[in-house]
Amino acid sequence: MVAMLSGDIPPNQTIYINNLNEKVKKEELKRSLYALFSQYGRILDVVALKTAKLRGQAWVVFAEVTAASSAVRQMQRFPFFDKPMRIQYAKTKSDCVAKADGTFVPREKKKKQEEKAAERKHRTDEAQQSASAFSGANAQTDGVSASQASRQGKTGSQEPAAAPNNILFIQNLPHETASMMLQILFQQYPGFSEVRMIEAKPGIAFVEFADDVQASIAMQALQGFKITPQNPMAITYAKK
DNA sequence: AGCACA
Repeated sequence: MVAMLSGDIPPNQTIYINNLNEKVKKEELKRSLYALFSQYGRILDVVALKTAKLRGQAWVVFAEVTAASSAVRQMQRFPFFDKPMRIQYAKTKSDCVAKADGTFVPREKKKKQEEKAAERKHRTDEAQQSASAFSGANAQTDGVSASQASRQGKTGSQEPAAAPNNILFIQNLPHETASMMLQILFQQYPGFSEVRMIEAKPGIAFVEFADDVQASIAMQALQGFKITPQNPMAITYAKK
């Protein structure tokens, strides 16, 4: 009999992740999960709570089950904030999916302290609302990878392009971007060596690879990648 | 280890 590494949970468009680093703050955790997993398809929601029962765990809700399947397979044990992620399918349907389904029924857990204000007929695009509830939105069409997502990011520089080399220069980052988040994105590509950011210059970073070929592969993969909807990464080679 | 929707 073959051991089922990911348990016997049937495929679900939501993945359940544990063994997450509990020291990471909730908002950074959600943003990083969003950025990391949006390469597999459109994400409808990311849920993470820091209660005693739920810290170290998160749910990422994809628009498509196929995206969730790729994520379960390919990101298994991915080193995320220094800990290997454990990924399974979620056991139950996410609320944001049920809401889009029309099958959502509020749970009875909380007493009647709920105002009926929530009865308001929200527009049916709850998915979009939850996606923008946190500050990341690589609003890609399904099946389109991050690498193919909007390349229209302008560098705004009239400098001649630097010759290909092993150091990438990243511009147009949201000012709150943490270097660990960039490391998580770039370390997926072979030859990754380090991220450097300069306190006095928010919005830019340098990412070093072992050689220029490996740098160029990462550049092409992440060119235009949106950490937030307003921030498609503009990647060029660093001036040496 | 721990499967929620603050």
